[in-house]
Amino acid sequence: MLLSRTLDGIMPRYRSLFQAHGLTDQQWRVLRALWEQKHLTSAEISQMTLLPAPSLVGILDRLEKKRLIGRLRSVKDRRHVHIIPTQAGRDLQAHMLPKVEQIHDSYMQRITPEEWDELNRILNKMAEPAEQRSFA
Amino acid sequence: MLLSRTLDGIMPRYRSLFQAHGLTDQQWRVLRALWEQKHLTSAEISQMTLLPAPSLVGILDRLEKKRLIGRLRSVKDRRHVHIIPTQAGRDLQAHMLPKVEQIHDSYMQRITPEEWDELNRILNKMAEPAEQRSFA
DNA sequence: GTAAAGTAATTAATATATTAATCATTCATA
DNA sequence: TATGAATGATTAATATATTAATTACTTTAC
Repeated sequence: MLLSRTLDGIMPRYRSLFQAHGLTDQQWRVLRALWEQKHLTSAEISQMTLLPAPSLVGILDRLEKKRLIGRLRSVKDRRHVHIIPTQAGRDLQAHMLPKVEQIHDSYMQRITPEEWDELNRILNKMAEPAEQRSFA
Repeated sequence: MLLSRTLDGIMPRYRSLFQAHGLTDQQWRVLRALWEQKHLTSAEISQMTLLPAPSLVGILDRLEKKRLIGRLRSVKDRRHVHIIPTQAGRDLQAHMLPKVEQIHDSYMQRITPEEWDELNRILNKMAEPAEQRSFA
């Protein structure tokens, strides 16, 4: 509940930026993942963005329809599909990235670096898979 | 991302319990909200559970179809709909609540009470609405 | 008392999440 | 090398989220 509430508090600011550019959160995450890489497979994007593969299909469909990415089936292994940003996609990335980071920074300024580390530590502690304990 | 990953790490254990009883996360949250109260309106449930009102309609539909809750339109103000757990709903609540709390406790044991307070403090600090700062 | 403004629940349209199943392709191995 | 196991992407079915619009009903202001 606490985590959901925090996300609900944080996301709207990002979302309004994304919407201003006709994107959803998830669509941006995909585009963002392609920032550093020239191309990625669906599975790689899924891992990087935490978006489930079946959801990704539709997300990529819509990005493709907006001419922001292209799909290219690999020749070496025809099961793979490479996702490649179009020029328009790259332009949008370049335009949005600083604004997204600006929002990110404004949130990071609310807490100290020590608090950030502490936050990471505690949350990882909670989420890490349960060790095989003796009573299990 | 950090928050999402934590949620992804934590939710599965709850979810498998809910699924074992034929419920979704959200459906349980509604049922859980009705634990302390005999009846609530849709709006009240929405506030307590953080479920958006339009989503709630379908969630309540499905809970009603499973005969776990009933809808009762208020006589005093016929815009309100009171949600009331059925006997089967109460039984399910009573059956599941201890199990849910058991999972909750197992997560709370991973961190100290101090860490929990710290977590609350930091997350609230991040999520709290931006104060009107001078440069705004 | 009536029209206008407000409120609670709902519907509609679109985008995702979740789980299981499918389809095509590749790999491993007898 | 044919065949069954594994893999990557996709489809299918159901449940939610999000935003805007609608409906029914109340309250307010005149």
